[in-house]
Parts: sequence; structure tokens; C-alpha cells
Amino acid sequence: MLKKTKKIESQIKDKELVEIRRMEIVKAAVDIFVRKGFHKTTVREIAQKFGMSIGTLYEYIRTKEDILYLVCDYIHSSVGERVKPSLKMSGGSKETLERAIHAYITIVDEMQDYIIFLYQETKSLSYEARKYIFRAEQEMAGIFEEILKRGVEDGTFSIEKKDVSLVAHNIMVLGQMWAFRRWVLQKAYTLKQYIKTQTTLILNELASRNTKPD
Amino acid sequence: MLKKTKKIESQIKDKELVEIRRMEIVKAAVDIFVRKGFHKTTVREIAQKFGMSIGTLYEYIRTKEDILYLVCDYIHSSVGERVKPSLKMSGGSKETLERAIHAYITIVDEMQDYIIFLYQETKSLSYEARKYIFRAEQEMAGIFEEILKRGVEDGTFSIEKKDVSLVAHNIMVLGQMWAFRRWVLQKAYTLKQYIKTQTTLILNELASRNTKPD
DNA sequence: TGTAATTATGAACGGTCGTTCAGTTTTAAT
DNA sequence: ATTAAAACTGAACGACCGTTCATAATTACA
Repeated sequence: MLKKTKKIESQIKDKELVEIRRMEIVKAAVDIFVRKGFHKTTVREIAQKFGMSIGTLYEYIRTKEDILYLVCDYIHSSVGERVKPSLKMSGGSKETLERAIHAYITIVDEMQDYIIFLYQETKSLSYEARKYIFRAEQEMAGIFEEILKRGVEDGTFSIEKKDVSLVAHNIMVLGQMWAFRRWVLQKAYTLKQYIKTQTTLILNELASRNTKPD
Repeated sequence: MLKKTKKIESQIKDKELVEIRRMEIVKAAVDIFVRKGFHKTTVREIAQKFGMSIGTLYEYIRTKEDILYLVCDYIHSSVGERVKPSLKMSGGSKETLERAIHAYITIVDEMQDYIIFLYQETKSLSYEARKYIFRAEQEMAGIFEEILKRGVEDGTFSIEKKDVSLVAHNIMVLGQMWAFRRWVLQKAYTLKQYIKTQTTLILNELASRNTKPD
């Protein structure tokens, strides 16, 4: 499990209220951030959509960057929560991997705006906050690694053990590509077609053939 | 060939001088942009490194966004110029593809800071400028498509024709991944190893086997 | 109901930064 | 040497925006 984020201090005593308000702030901010980007979004705008005064907003956070951090954290755990339940290992390695790829790309599709935002604005975060995001990303890759490792061990996949991690990242990146290159991919493919084609290609890549003579 | 960019107007009459000064501006700006990001960089900073006054700077551009556009354009044509000579088709399809992948990832490695910058700041550009960047990206993909198409036709690769474009994008994305995920990949692999492994995986993906019975 | 602690408010502050422009220096042609 | 056009300068402008704080409203508790 991920160690929870470094606590951001607040002027408000009631800890529960802080949680509630912060979630409201995040919900208000996330859409504006996604639409306009972090730098072009005003704290005043967020407060307005949040439905409270700037003064109040600043009782719950210290700086504008705090909001960005909360938003990034929110997006990442949303993605994580959506993905994890779909990644139970059951059935053969091949089927498990197929299901995992399907689940992952489906979620990328659903959350594409958020994912694009996350990657474009991560650099505006402090080093510590960025490290947290990286860790979350690694955790996700770890899930794919597990599946691949099992497949290699039971002979379903034929890649070298040391490349399991790389292939896991490849799969994630090919999934995220659906969001980042939507301007071209989503004209040529439906989501279903995309998932099917990429899955086939990945399985080809993993299929046994390395022992065959040339 | 790419249609050249929409001309940015200038107060200066001497067109040649405009070109020279703009190149100086770009050279001064690109490093600061890459290091600090577009929004956190001051026009004053650029002018200072450029070695002239803000007033002079503003004789050659209209707005700060103009500088961003010039920088993005510069980066993209630098990448393009570096890549194209390496992508001559010669020898078998397999060898040509191997050479192209090698060249592309090597360039991604050399220009990783620039490439990351390009993707993170593209959204700050106007729609028209963004379209230009997309077109340049498509052109690059087109080169890989050509190689793949030839390989499919001569029987070296066994993917469906309609998926040639997708595989071309896959290759580019796996190349760019070396930059975007450097925090993990460049700890686990040297550039050489990375190129070799990804090339092998891609070639596996393309290898003939679809006619084999299950 | 009274009052003290907690929470909400938004005008005001201070700083930054993109952009301009009135004036100076340089260049080039006569 | 004269002068007009071209190029350069940087102080000043104005707008914006993150943040604060004195004050008001609300809540909790007696």
C-alpha cells in the first residue's frame, strides 16, 4: 500500500471538516485545471466554483501548489481505485493479462483528460510531491509485472526475466498512448478495436518462439 | 515537405536581421524554458541571456507566446533534421527498420530534455501552432509507416495493412518513453541495452506466425 | 440567552511580469 | 559633415494574481 501523502497544514481545527472541504476544493479545481491548465487558472476562479470566498479557501490550504498536489493525488488514486479491482489474477496467465490490458486501456479512455493533465503538470509540483506520483506509477507497473512474471514462470510467455519490468512499462505506455495521441488514434480506431489490436500485438511479442532455429 | 510556419510579424525592416536575431532569441530561450518551464520563465531573463534589452527583444516578436512557438518549431526541426538522414531505405526491410529504430531512440536520448519540454508545453500554444506540431509528428510517423509497409509487402513482417500506422506510432512512443520514463528506465538499462531490447521485442511482434495453426 | 471559540469574508497589499513608448544611439547614404 | 531612417534602450505603465488580515457571521456550549 502507498504511504499516504505528507499532510498539508490548515488553520481549521475540525479535521473532518478539513477533509470534506478539501474534497470540495479538489472537485471544483480539477475541471478548471484540466480545461485551462494550472498556471492559467486563478485561485479566485476555484473559490468561486467552490462556492466560497478566497479567504475561506485559504483556511484549508497554504498555497496554490497545495491545490495542485491535492488534485494530482485525487486523480491518481481515482485511476488506481478503478484499475485495481480489475486486476485480480484468475485463470491462465494469458487471460489474466488480456483482462488487465482491457481494464487498463478502458480506464485510460474514461479518464483521458485527467491523465493528460497529470503528465503535463507534474513538473509544476515540488520534488517531494513528484516523487509520490512516481511511486504510484511504479505501483501500477508492478501489477503488470506480477502477471508477466507468472506467465514467464509457467511458460506462457517467453521473454527474459530481466525484461519483465520493461514490458510492463511498455504496456502502460501503449495504454496511455490512447489518450496522448487521441488526435490521430481515435480517428482511426474505436476503443474496442484499439484494445483488441494492441492486445494482439503485445501477445505476439510475448509468444514463444525464441527456441526455434532460424 | 512541411509547409513553413505562419510568419510572425516584426517591427524591423531588415528581414535577414530578423532571422538572425530570432535564432539568437531561440538559442537563449530554449535552455531557460527547458530548465524552468515556459510559465516560470521571464521575458526579461530571455532578453538578458540574449544580451539585449527587453525593448529590442520586443522589436523582433510580438508576444511571449511567439517565443514559445519559435522554440517549439526549432526543437521540432532539430529532431527532424537529425532523424531524417538516418532513415534512408537500404538493405532488407528488417535491417532498415532496425536502423531506423536505432537512429530514432538515439536521437530521443540526445534530445530528451527538449522532447519532454515539447510535450509538456504544447498545450500553451495556440490551436494553429499546435496543429503545426502535430503535423510534424505525423510526418515522422510516416517514415516508419513507409518502412513497415514495404516489409509487409515483401513478406518480412506479418501484420495487417490497416495496423501499419498504429505500429508506427507504437514504435515512436516506445522511443519517446526512454525520455519520459528516464527516472526508471535509465537506472535499469544503458541506452544500448534499451535499444537492443526494444528492437527485439518489436521484431518479435512483427515476425511471421499468424498463419500457423493454433 | 450570553459569550467565547471557530469559521467565513473580501477589500487591500505587495509583488511580478508582459508590454509599450519617448527618447537615444547607430547606420548608411549623400 | 549632415541628416534621416533604422535599430536599440529601459523606465514606466497597467493589469493580474497569490496571499493576508481585520472584521463579521456562525457555532457550540454554559
